[in-house]
Amino acid sequence: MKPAAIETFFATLKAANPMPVTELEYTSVFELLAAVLLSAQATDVGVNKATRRLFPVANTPHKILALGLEGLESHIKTIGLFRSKAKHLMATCRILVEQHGGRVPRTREALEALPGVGRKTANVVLNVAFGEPTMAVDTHIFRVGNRTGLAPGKTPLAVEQQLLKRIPPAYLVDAHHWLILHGRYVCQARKPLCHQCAVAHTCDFQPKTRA
DNA sequence: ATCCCGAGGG
DNA sequence: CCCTCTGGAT
Repeated sequence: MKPAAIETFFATLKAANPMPVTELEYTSVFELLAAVLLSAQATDVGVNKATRRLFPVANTPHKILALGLEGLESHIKTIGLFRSKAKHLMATCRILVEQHGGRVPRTREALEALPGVGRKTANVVLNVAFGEPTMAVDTHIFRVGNRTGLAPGKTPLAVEQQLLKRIPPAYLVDAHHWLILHGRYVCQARKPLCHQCAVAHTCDFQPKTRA
């Protein structure tokens, strides 16, 4: 996709306004970090269901440490990969308390040093909470970037770098939001709804079922 | 490359 | 039954 098409691409996505908007629910930077950590290979709806149980009981590192591992697991059992996520979140809380004064660190290095926090999770926290110009490439954005030709790349990092090159820094949060929604509701992994896609005319992808 | 691992949709 | 979901650690 040519640079000139980028603005048209996002303007068109915005105007199309796809479907019910569900997002991760949080009321603090720590809740954001915890929710994103839990969201690996899980739906936003599923994560919210768990955090609605967990956060009223424990929404700080100290409170989660006080729950104990089994207590934490009991609150998030409905999410896939819950055992490893509970273990990681618990270990992360311990580090936040012992090394960061109970607060979420602001640097990529410190964030990625937390158990269960990789590049994607760090990018979300850096951008959404701290306003840094990062682009978190999740499964949706990786797929949409490659299918459309907006940001082709063999790895999430390559797609991330393409997007950072093409999207103005101030627009990154917005662009991330719209790429996610587009991937979730229109450019679906399994069965993309190309016939009702607002940006089909600027897309490289040709569905097998097309006429 | 493989494992983790529940819920929801097809 | 199958696949996918805002990945990360080993």
